[in-house]
Amino acid sequence: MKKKDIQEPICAVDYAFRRIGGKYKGRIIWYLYSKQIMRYGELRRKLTDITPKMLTQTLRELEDDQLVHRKVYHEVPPKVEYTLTETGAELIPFIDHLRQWGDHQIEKENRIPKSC
Amino acid sequence: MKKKDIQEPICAVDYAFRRIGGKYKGRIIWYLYSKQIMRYGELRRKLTDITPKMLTQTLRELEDDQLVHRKVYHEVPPKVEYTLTETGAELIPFIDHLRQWGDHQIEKENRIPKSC
DNA sequence: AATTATAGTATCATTTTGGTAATTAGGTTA
DNA sequence: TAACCTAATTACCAAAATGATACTATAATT
Repeated sequence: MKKKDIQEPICAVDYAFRRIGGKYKGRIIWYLYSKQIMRYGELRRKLTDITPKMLTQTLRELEDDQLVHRKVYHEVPPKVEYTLTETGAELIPFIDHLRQWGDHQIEKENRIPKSC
Repeated sequence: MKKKDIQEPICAVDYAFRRIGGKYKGRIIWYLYSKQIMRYGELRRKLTDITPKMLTQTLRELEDDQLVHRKVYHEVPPKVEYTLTETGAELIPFIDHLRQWGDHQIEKENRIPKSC
C-alpha cells in the first residue's frame, strides 16, 4: 500500500475510507471491540475467510494507521495480542451504525442475518 | 466483482462493507446527496482521481446494489443522470459520521481538511 | 466535411489480494 | 539427544482488481 501513504486524500470521506475501507478492516475493528483483546490465532479463527498473509498485512496497516495496538510477548510459541487504540475505538459507533443498516438490508432481502 | 455477487456475506458488517466499501463509493454517494442529481461527466470532474472505466464500473455496481438510480435520456450527445435511491440515501447519516471523524483526524494531524 | 459534445468501451499495464508451503525457536516428549 | 509441538508470521507464485490511455458512436453545428 505505497500510494495510500504517499497520495494525499482528496477529502474527509476519501481519507476515512482509506483508513478503514479494506475488505476486512471493519470486521477486525468490530471483533476487537467485542472481545477487547484478541490474539492473532483467535482473529484468524474468527475471520474464517482470511488468509494468514492478508491478516498480517491488514493488521499491519491498522497498526500503522494507529487504529489497532499490537503487543508482542517474547515467548515461544509466540504470543501477540491485538487491541483497539483510542482512535480505533472512536470508529465503533459508526461501524455499529453500518452493521445495523446491514442487518436491516439483509432482512429486507428475506434472509437470515448472521451475528458478527 | 464476481465473488462479491456469488459469495455469501459473513455477517452484517461484511455485508455493508461489500456494498459500500469500494474505493470511490462513499464519495459518489456523498456527492449525489449534496447535488441531488449528477450527470456522468459531472461526477467524473468531481472525482478527479477516477478513470472513466472505474467510474462506469463503480456506478454499475451501485446501480446493481440499488443504491444509485441511472436515468438515460436518449439524446445526442448522450445524457445520463444519476441520483440516490431511497436505500442509498439511508447511508448518508453514516457517511456523514465518517466524514466528520475524518475531518477530526485530519485536524489532529495538523493538516488542512478539504471539503468534500 | 470537419468539429463538437457526452457517455461510455477496448486494450493493455500495474497493483492488490489470495493460496499454500516454509520458517522460527524454546519447551516438551520419546 | 533428537524429533515434535505451538503460534505468528514470511516467501513465493497465481489470480483478481484497478489504472492509463486511446477509441467509439451519433446528431447538431460550423
